[in-house]
Amino acid sequence: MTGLRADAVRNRKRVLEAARAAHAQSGTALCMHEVARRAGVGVGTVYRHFPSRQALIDAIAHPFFERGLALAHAVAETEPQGERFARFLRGFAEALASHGVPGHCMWDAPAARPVRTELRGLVASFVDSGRRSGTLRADLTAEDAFALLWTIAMLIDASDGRRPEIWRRHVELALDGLRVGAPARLEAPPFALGQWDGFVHETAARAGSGEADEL
Amino acid sequence: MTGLRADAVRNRKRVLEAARAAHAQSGTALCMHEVARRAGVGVGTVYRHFPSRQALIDAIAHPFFERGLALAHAVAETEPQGERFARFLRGFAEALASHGVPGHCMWDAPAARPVRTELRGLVASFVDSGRRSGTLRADLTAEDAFALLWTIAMLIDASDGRRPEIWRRHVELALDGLRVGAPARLEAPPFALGQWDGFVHETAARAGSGEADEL
DNA sequence: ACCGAAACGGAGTCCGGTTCCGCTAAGATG
DNA sequence: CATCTTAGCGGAACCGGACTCCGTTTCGGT
Repeated sequence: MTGLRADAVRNRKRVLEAARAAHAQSGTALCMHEVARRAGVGVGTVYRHFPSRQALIDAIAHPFFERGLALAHAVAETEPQGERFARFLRGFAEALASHGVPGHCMWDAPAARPVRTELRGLVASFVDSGRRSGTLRADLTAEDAFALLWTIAMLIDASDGRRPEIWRRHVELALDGLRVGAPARLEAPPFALGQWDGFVHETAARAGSGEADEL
Repeated sequence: MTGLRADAVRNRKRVLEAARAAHAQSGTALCMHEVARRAGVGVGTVYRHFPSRQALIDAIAHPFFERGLALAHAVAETEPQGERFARFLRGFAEALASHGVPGHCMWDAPAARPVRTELRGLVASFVDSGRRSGTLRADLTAEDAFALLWTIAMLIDASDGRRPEIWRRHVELALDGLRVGAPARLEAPPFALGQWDGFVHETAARAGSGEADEL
């Protein structure tokens, strides 16, 4: 008894499916009319189920939130205390990269707030475990860890599938830096300087003539 | 001899001024009609001087790029080899935070490419100096450093003026982690857990923010 | 079969970026 | 100063996309 009529349920599913497809193509720039067309419904229907574009995107991102939480719980239950934060961070990064959800949804969306809250609690516990077991530096806070999580999500977003070495190295470097004692040596980087351009995608936006005026 | 007519010069300045004001209020969401109105000119005039919204934003951000470069050069000339990267990173972060430019302009804008290139060269030299003088870990690459610069810019953007402690700690933590040997102890954090929500601003309901990320 | 309510669809509104083109006036020339 | 050329101006118009409104359709209970 969802209270929804049969056709409503069907349409909702179709819309979500269409939205996922559109999202795969255009990312968060997906167009509502386009989604409606793909789903074979009117725009009005799309809006009845998802009151705004953002809500629709949130809905698409939702499975990823679930996955993140599941990961955190798994880590909390099975990983050794000292390694929890590291394992979680790596797993989260990989999940984010493979799921293709814009990580910023996770932080932007009001809808994701409960998830964030729960996640924060878990991350805090990881940090705590790590500190207590002496693997993480004693002055690390849950807030610091969360900020790191955020920046890494952004970096992965921006990389958009290209050159995962960059964010993987970033993750390892960061984890290493939070560890107590001498850092492990990372293997030699498999790329040379000068490849940054094009990593973070330019907004294209043609034009950009080298305007050079001041004040 | 700019080749520009006197009124054109005047209008260009007015537009830029209006754009700065608008930007201060609405950030990169500034509206072209609004800018034109404030400047007391027609939209057409705005577009003659800045062929697109992005170009206008680039123009606003330009002084910041200059500032970043100037900082980098100053650091390169006056700071001790081992401290260059750290000093630059801190200075850059503070400049970004105080200037109010969305840091992502720096990476998005095609117009900023020359700046990025030069900056990358300088950062590479800082990393190099640091490694050679034994303060930075030997396996750190310029690419890593640039990625860090990027993530910190994003973090500062997202903070939008609130709670600078968060990104300041992040900077110190990161720098500490890149250093050779045991990390220094950071002073106790001046805030408690649970303050993350609201730090990264939620995109709220608002609508077509038209972000540029994808899948 | 009938009816009320839930859903639907899509034309219409609003908004904001960008374009187009007829008009204005800067400034060069005589 | 009068005249002409044309850079530069203004803003109506266009366009695409989010979101709304409301008359119509369909579900599902009786």
